[in-house]
Amino acid sequence: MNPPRPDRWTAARLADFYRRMSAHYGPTHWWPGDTHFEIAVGAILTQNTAWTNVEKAIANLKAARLLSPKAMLAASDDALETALRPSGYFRQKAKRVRLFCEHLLKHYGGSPKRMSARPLPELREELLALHGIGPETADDILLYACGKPVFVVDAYTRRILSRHGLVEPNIGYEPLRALLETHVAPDLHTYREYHGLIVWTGKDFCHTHPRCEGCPLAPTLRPDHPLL
DNA sequence: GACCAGGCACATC
DNA sequence: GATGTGCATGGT
Repeated sequence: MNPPRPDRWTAARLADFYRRMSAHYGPTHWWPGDTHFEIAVGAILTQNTAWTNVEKAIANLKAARLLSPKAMLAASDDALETALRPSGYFRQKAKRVRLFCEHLLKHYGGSPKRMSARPLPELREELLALHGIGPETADDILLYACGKPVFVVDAYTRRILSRHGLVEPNIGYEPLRALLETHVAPDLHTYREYHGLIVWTGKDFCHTHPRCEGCPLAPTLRPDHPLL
């Protein structure tokens, strides 16, 4: 897919969004997690699920001492599913998390750090080839667990940028990622914070039924914008 | 009680 | 290629 031609208006717009959200929230330190493995597991568990529910599941995993690749593979279906229950889709997610563990153990001795030594494009393809890991989950893992500068796109990203007129609401994942990576200079810290800020802004203000009062990005909408 | 949440795979046309 | 559906819990 051809990257879009860079334009200064889009770059300036995206830089302004970042400044505004950053001024409103300060550092998000997103993504939370004690280990790279925990972050990767969280990325799978948060698929179409509120983060508060993921936190409960991760706490369960820790309490049951299941938060390692070997422990997850050794656990019974019932033990793993019971721990994951609060995060929803728990049968699917138990399978997906296990598949990821198998891959990690087989190819990297269970070490996300060793996995991270692979070059970005190959590693991304490798993750996408795993059943249950789509583009957003792969990019969460790459950015936050592996330290690769990929811009994570999620529902909030698409919603915010389309409501602000930068893209069409139905833009695909890869075109949107290409747009962002073309107009925001690749930097690990910036990409991590930018996504964290989008998540926080999205949770607070950017629902399916929009509520823009108090949103740090509201002032960037034109005064006659339908959301205002 | 309805609606929603940071997806993904699969079936069907 | 586009569109629809199942998966499941917990908060508002």
